[in-house]
Amino acid sequence: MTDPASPAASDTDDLTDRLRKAGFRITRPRQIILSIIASQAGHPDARDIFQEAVKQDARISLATVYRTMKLLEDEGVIQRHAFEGGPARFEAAEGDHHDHLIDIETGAVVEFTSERIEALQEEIADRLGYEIVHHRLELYGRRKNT
Amino acid sequence: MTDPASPAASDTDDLTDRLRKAGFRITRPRQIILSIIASQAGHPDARDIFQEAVKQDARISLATVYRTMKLLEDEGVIQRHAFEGGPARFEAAEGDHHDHLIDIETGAVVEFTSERIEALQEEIADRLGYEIVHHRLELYGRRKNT
DNA sequence: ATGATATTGAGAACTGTTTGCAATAAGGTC
DNA sequence: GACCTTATTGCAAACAGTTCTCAATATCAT
Repeated sequence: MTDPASPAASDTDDLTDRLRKAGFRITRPRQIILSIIASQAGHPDARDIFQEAVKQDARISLATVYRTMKLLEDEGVIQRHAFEGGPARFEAAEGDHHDHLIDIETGAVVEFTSERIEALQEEIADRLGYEIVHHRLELYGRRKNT
Repeated sequence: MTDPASPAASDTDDLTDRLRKAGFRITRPRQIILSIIASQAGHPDARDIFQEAVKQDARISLATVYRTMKLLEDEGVIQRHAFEGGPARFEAAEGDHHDHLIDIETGAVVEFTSERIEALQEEIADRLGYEIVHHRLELYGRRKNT
């Protein structure tokens, strides 16, 4: 079973293996949803994913999308973001942590990282007697007319 | 009108004047809600405020609480926070900006400020070609057993 | 006191999400 | 491949938080 030398057919195949090993059944809805979040670049919400999924199998339900997102979140496959005034949006968890800048005009999301901010957060929490479990840094702004 | 020397009778009275001058009617529900957010220390949600209000006037409705919170937010009297997985929570806007650390066990909110983080945020947004309209920094953590 | 109209209360409507349940279908076993 | 156990699905109803509709009421200028 453990065959690290074999070239991964695709990320999606890796994922299905991982999920199967975790005891989950790889159902048709799940395959479809996995392929969607693998291809989809941005930060789609449940409805976006549902609409894509329906194209591939008309009988998939929104409830299944939500259930699958929950499962994938628990498994660390995706991350859920609750930006202001809107539905939760999802993003493939590709290792690296990052924060978000949301364009308040278009809803577009720009990702960024800052070691220094991270460090300062730790410092602050520490000073207050807390250890950070997770955090959320969102900048809401509009594009400058340069 | 501008009379900075006169001792303010109370914050609430100042506020009602301000709102009246802005063209709003100072109704009983509004008076009650104002007094609640003036006294209430923490970060109550709409239901908390509603429950307090009902004690003073049993016929106040939750809808009115929501409407009033919206009004007060628009007027800059309060700030609305949407912490993870829960209803919006409100806080009197007392000038100074601050961020929040939320105790994931108790829901308690600790406020903090960091000039340095603020500065870094500006720097990042600037580099990305954006100007920050507002932002949100929330640390979710648990108390350290010192 | 009176009138114009902003505001209210009550409940329906709405959005986003979760859940109960019977029907379906994975995937291990023979 | 057929069979069986049980995880998973689809559907609809339930749910939480919030907003809206609309007739009734109350505020404030006159």
